[in-house]
Amino acid sequence: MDPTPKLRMTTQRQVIMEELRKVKSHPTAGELCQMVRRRLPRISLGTVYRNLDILSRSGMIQKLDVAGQEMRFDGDIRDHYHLRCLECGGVSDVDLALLTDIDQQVEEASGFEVLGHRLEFVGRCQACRRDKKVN
Amino acid sequence: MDPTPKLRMTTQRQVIMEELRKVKSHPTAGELCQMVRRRLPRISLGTVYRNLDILSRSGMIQKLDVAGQEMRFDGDIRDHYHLRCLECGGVSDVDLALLTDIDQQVEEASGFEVLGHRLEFVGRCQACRRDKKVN
DNA sequence: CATTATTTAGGAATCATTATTATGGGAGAA
DNA sequence: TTCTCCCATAATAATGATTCCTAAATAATG
Repeated sequence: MDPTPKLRMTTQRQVIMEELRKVKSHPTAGELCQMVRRRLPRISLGTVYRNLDILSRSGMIQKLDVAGQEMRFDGDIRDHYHLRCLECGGVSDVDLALLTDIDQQVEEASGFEVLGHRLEFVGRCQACRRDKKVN
Repeated sequence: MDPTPKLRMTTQRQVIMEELRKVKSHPTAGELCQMVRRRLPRISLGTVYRNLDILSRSGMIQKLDVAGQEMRFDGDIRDHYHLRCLECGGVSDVDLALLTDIDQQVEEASGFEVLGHRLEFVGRCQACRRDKKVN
């Protein structure tokens, strides 16, 4: 019932959130752990995982279940789409208006109760296009 | 260069493809292994994984990198979208026309070279809606 | 058939993630 | 302040999906 029952703001939790919000990349738990360790050298990877989970559950950050094998995290909680570069593996934001009517459309066509959708693009980022080799 | 350089068709490979094409579900490697074992009881899970990879690379089946922790496979190689039921975890096909212009749209807006997109819906399937409890 | 390269079964290894457990620190009561 | 109590942490073990490894089996080819 209580939206934020007991969210003790520990140093670790604070720093994790700060570091995540600093960057526009969408780091994995491991990457973020490295970033946080510059300020808290003794932090455990398990602590990072647990706090990322808590923070995303409470709506303060976003957990991105993008394609690939590793979960990624986003300090920007606004709903938006992403683009993955196949070459460098990076994940960037896409400035595209949200598709608002397809959920309704699919719901009517399929008989499913559609709660949302996930759209992501794959391609090559500008940096990787620049140093294009013959491959 | 050669589109199908040397694709030896072994019994295992044949059966894996047949069993996958039989079903409309989108089984995981483990599930498919169980199915295949009804005909080839001694098949190894590693063999299933390797052949699913080979078959998808050669374009004979589709590897679905849908959200969640397990890879899923589709015998239908036509490009189409999917819907995941949050309750039972099943993955179904969605009968929705492909979004053809957004790739171009995103490419122009972002400067990325957009090669494609992945769209999937989340919701509750008809079966799970039927036995709706108060939860 | 005999040769040769590929494939298989089985198990070990890997990688991301989650669970476990003993320890430590903070908030509130006495 | 000092004592509890509870939650958080660090470190590590455990899990689960996937990949890798190796000797033995098997398909293609002549």
